Amino acid sequence: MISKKTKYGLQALLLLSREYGEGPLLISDLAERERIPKKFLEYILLQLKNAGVLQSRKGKGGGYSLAKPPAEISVGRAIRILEGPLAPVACVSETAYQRCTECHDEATCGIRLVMKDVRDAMAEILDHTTLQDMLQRSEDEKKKLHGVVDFQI
Amino acid sequence: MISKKTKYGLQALLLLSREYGEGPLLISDLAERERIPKKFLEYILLQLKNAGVLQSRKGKGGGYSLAKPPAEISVGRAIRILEGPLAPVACVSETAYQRCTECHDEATCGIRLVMKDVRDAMAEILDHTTLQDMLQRSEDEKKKLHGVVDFQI
DNA sequence: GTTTTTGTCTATCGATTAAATAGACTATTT
DNA sequence: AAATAGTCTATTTAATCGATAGACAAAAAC
Repeated sequence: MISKKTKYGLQALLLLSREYGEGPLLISDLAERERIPKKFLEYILLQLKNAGVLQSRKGKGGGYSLAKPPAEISVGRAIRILEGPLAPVACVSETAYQRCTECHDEATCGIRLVMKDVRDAMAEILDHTTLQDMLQRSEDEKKKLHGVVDFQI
Repeated sequence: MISKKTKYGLQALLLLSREYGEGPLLISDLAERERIPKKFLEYILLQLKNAGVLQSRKGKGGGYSLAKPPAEISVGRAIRILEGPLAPVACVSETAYQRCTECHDEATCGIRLVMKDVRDAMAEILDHTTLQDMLQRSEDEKKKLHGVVDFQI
């Protein structure tokens, strides 16, 4: 289960993607529109900025915006920043590997071999899905669900 | 990341699978062989028993054993008992669904659509991998790594 | 039928993390 | 200078994780 922090972060990124190119958004606007505690969101956006995913400007007309187009930011990237490694166990993480202290022989540990498959399956999806893809899927679903309307005269 | 509890539980299940059919194992033996704090392991095994995965006998000659053959217990089952739902967000869980309180429209939420794919990919692996499979993969890997030895005269 | 063995149950503890909040500070614009 | 808006540090509260203690219950052995 991902934390609220990560979920809030993804919600904010999605909104910033939707309005990409239309100038920065205020933290307070983002907080209100996504119903996220403002102070908590500040802290989340700051992390994303320090990781290079967002950029900010102070003063009037300031706020946050994506540092790169939505098609160039993967969901996996955002999750790793906010939540940590994707891997279910540290000994199969590509980005935060740590030797296993519990098992007898890491190379032949059955748990590790299965968890490696799980990690790879997750990474395959999350590293190849961008913010734009996620937005697109949402739009496609909206069309599909309310599609009937489009065919009415 | 899975908790130590889940990892300990899987280690214990793997050992019980390896010795399936040879009578029950003592908690204290399991704890010592897998280097797990005994009291913590008691609590883990009890949960697995209450969920029907393990069976136990008290008194001399007692201990824990699998309630079913290792080929009939999936890794996903064990993880759900010890760790909770596989799904990254509750609104895509098959076994512990909860309506999303944060997003505006669950049906078209982009985060949810992507996380559903992740959940399905994880479940595909974990629900189709049994304790026996996990054991087998470990054995195969041992043979592969130390295989050279087998070909020596 | 008492003793020994071994699992069961309840409670608790300390440490860490999650979620949220407060307030002073700094940069930018007007 | 004043207003705006992000930045940084600290703190709080509650929940969860990992682990431990001890009384209790059932089964077997003597």
